[in-house]
Amino acid sequence: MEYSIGDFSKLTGLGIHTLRYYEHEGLITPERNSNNRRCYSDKDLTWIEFIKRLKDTGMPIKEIKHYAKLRATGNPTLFERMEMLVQHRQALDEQIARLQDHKLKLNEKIEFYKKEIARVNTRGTG
Amino acid sequence: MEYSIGDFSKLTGLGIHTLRYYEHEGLITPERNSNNRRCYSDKDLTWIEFIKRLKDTGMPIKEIKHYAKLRATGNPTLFERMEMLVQHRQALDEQIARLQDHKLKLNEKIEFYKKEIARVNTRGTG
DNA sequence: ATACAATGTAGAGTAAACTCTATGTCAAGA
DNA sequence: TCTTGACATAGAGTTTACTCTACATTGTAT
Repeated sequence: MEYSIGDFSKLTGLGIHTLRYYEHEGLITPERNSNNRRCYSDKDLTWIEFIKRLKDTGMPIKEIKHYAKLRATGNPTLFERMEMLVQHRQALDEQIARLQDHKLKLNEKIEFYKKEIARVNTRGTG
Repeated sequence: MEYSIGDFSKLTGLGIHTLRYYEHEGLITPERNSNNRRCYSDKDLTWIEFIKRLKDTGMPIKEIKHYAKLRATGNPTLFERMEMLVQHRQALDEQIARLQDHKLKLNEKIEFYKKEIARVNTRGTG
């Protein structure tokens, strides 16, 4: 299937402006039809979904751009791309560990509030 | 203990400019000495460490500011503060779940690269 | 034929969270 | 006394990632 920028925007949940911005930044390079309109493919869809994951895991546009450039070069960059992803996985693991620690502390804090609220509600009322 | 802004900066890992910015935004309000210098306390330290957790879990400054305001009001806002944290815990749970899903996909991608690299290295060499 | 909606480009504007600069004060050491 | 270093304020500048505006072009329904 091929998609206009409007359709692709709905499909991906990214705004039309954002898609053009991503193209400007070299993250994605859709085909063009005879009228110079962008034609996004299913391959573009898979690719943009992956970009969304990278973004959501905290990879900055600059780095995604570098990855995209390697990707466009083809096979000779397979290893370097894998290395990037391995490094990113490491960062992701650390991020998850940090968040889980934050969650513990947040739970403690909430427990503290529960007790404190109970205490305050009791004091002076009995 | 009391700390100058310089010491507090080293203690927290936040830049001096950032500390002043946080104060300007109402996140923290250290005492002042006779010379108008900021005097951070251990309570400020505990508080800023919590702020750092909120930030690291994606809470925007605006929201932290709101929390700080409630905190400054004291007991009457205990419940509202707890509610905020409960909501934030929910968001955090979702964030962790998303990241874990991303991690799975990233692992698949890395596996794919491993195989692809092996394939490319084999082809034409034997 | 014409109006309208979607698309194109180029470039300006926005929001968040810092980060830095200019300028001034003040206590302490050489 | 002079200088140095840490601190003060006010406000400008930076970075990232969009998001929007202005204006031109084109395919389609009336």
